[in-house]
Amino acid sequence: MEFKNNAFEILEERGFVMLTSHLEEIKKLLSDKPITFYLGIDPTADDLHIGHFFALQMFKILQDCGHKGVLLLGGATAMIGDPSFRNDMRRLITREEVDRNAREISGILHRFIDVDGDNPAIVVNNADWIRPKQYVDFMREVGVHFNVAKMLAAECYKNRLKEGGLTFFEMGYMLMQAYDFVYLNDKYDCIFQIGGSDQWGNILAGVELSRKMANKDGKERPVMVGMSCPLLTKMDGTKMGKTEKGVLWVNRDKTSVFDCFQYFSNVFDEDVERLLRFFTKLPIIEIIGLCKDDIVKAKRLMAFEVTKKIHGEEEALKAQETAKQLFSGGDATDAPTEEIQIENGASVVELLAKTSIVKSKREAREFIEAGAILIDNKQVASIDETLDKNKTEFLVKKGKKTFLKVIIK
RNA sequence: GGAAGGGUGCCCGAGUGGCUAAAGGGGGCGGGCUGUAAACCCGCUGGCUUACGCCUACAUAGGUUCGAAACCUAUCCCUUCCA
Repeated sequence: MEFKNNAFEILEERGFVMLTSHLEEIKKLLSDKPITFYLGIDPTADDLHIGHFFALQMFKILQDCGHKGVLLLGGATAMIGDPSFRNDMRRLITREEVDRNAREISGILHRFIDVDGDNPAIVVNNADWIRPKQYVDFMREVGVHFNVAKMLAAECYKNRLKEGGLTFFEMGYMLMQAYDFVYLNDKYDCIFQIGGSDQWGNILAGVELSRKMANKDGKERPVMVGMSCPLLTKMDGTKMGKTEKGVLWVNRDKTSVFDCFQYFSNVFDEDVERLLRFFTKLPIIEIIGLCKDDIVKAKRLMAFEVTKKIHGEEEALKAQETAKQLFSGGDATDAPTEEIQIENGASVVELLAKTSIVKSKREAREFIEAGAILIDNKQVASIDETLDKNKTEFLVKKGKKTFLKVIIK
């Protein structure tokens, strides 16, 4: 792969650079020659959410410039759970769960970063080197370099300290992540760590640890550096990626392509420009122009491009077409569909209750009374209304944005 | 280890024997206006039920009482002060 020396400029103009441990050093390292960098993801779930996807963009940009990427799955760290910026302790997950999650995640990584080809990412799991570590050895080697007073002063633990304290167990998290960086340096000559801004404390801990721990041959370590990207937030400051159904996942069986497309079609106007910067390769000037000229069009383009990046072009096109048809009052072959069994000529309430868009008959009535239910584009006027006996397929609309094609078996 | 205060619904927070499925706010959902956006206005917001109603819920477990989120006892957790 051809080396490109402008990785830092790209990251900067696309808005990925938030904090750096050594700004000048990083610029120099990234423009001199290919280096090895790493990004860590804790397998706390069997899927990636949009925040991971965002961090992986950064990974891909570096990779495309010819730098060598190490993707670390935190099979050890996930067993503790990062306490950074949390109010409470994370629910503990079992070793089996963590291992299964790690397998699932490594199976979908290829959609976002290169894992084959001429500059493939190295996928590693810190369970391999941290789980076998002996406690006393670890404390002597790594723990000795950590100052508790300094750790407690860190912004990322403030919530925990305010809300009732931090367990010793969780404080071990930072030691482990810091050690990962040093370990990856010994093994792969990794000298650059990237991550979300919530990871900044842990990234810095690794940078500092690298200065304190001699390398495996007793030689001095090269300068190791870190950088964080902003968190993917909306203009009101809240995190992006929460949908009506829960977290916005990247896997289509957890969050459908249509829902993904819809999510991005409905973001605030103010967020469109940033999202275009993050997730497309369009020149910045063009992006700014687009948003200024026609924000609605820019938003549509962005929703399509992001969906394409997550699910591929074919699926994104389908979702786009489906949305277009549904919102213009038509039917759509690819609309979200559910098959149910119901008596001929049953009431609308019964039909709704059998689908996933309402939870119970009571709720179905509530929606009908609020005028929120349309069947085949006709508003359901009363809770006593029954279905057309001659049809086996209905297009149900709940509210302005929820569509469901119901087929009666 | 001691003392005082506290734990209420998704979140914040009022409530100190019946009028409490629990004020008020936030969030969420639905309606109107728009552009499938925001802002704004209106409605809904523990679950099930056509309905009468039933079930579950004010940290946990017991108790007092016709009746408890509220009173008592024990347990757990948190906050502040002292050690």
